[in-house]
Amino acid sequence: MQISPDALAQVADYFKVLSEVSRLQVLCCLKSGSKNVSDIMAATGLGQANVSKHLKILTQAGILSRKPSGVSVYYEIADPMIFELCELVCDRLSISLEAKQQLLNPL
Amino acid sequence: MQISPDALAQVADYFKVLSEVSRLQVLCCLKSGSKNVSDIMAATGLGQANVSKHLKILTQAGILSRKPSGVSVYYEIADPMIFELCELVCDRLSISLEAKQQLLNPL
DNA sequence: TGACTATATCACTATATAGCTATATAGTGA
DNA sequence: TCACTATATAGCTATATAGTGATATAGTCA
Repeated sequence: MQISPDALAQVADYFKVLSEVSRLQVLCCLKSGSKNVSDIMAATGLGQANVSKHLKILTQAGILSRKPSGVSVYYEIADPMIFELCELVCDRLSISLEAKQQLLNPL
Repeated sequence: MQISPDALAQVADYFKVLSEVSRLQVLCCLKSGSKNVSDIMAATGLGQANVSKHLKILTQAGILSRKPSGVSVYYEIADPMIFELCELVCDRLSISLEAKQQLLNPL
């Protein structure tokens, strides 16, 4: 093993942050720009406590930044690299989907 | 929401496959080439049943390919794109680590 | 065929966490 | 100060899954 399990654990933790639908929903709705918690709740349909928890996780991972403004708190994408990650995965998923369709076509 | 939760679920599932240290260990030890299950067990230190389960998950995700050969089964990376993903994450992690060190330095 | 080895699967336990409700905290205006 | 709203946190339940030991399956050679 050339790479230590500790280093891999950090990578795994990062992927884990991105492995929940609710958090991807939050990221998608922030792609167009900064929003406060209420906006995010409305856009995603998630409960308030739940959104707050996910925002904390995303912020601690360095993916979002947190900007209190008066009584509300605005969140925005701090690391647009995540969209590169998502696009790579999306491309791969659509390619494998096409391959499956190719297999089904002759039937 | 422009992107359906179903589509996001597929992306989330893909990231989930990559969010476990044991599976990343398997991928790392296959980076240098095809190996059978026993080799992978030896390289990672994981138990046989556990390795087998992880190999199944990685194969079903389209990340590994499975090639039986006699009494043993060889697995290899089917989708090198995953290493691009890992490198993007690693770069980001090392950047944020440097930032933390910058904060600690003055103290 | 039977003995042996390699891999896969089953059944189980322990752990992690998403989502919920209730509560706490913080900012704003009367 | 108090009342009100926005956000965060605590405590809980239900679910998912990593890891393990036992067992099943499959290939090989005597």
